[in-house]
Amino acid sequence: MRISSFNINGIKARLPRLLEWLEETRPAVACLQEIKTQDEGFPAADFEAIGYKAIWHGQKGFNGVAILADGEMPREVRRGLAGDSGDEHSRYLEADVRGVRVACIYLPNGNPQPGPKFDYKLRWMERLRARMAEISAEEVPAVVIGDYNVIPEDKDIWSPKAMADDALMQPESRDAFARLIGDGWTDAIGLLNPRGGVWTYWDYQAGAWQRDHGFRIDHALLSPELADRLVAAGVDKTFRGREKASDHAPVWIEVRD
DNA sequence: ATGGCTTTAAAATAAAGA
Repeated sequence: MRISSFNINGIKARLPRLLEWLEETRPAVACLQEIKTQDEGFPAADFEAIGYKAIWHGQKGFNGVAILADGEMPREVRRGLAGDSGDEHSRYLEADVRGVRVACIYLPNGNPQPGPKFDYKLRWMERLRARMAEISAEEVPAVVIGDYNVIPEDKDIWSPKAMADDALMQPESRDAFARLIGDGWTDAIGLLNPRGGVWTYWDYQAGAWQRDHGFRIDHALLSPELADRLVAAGVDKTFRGREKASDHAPVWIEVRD
């Protein structure tokens, strides 16, 4: 059973790329981030036409997440994180599919730092940690997958110096990510690539893709119950090189049924 | 170099991303 995640950077601009990725890799579950559309603009019929049913949480202009499942409707468990009633951003959607709890996240970028956006990122990470602790307590097979906007270690970026002042690799961001691992969650792609050098994002600017100037910010964190079933994990890197590509590549895990 | 792209929203620029 393959569970994938793709920050698509605009579902309207990316729909042909997205449909061909689904048909070529055929994940059982596909989590999307940055759909950048209001709920009314979500192209559910296009996914239905190739056999996927979906739930989504949109927003005008930016953010927005969705969960697609092959041949069945994801059973929604949560939308949004508790802990901040004033938070209007669409960044969290959680559902059950085929006996697996799947949480699709688009963690705040946090730039510029320091500042209110960075404060929001760190608060959001604490709210996420609280929800993940609740899921842990349920002792179910679970994956929290998506765009974490955190570069976990220096080996996860082509040049630590180039992004030294960026919110994605500040000690506070890294510590918050490390706390999730400390709570018992397994970074599947990191675990299977211990030497690093694996990227999931390449900037549109300055020829970053052509120079392979990337970093790893899309992650899949597995509960112990699902980590026991992990077979493989990786990045669909070639999709970053296609015409009209997102700046992220899709990531995936393969788990035993 | 607070940017060298790209998307969305909306009518020319502005916000946001990472």
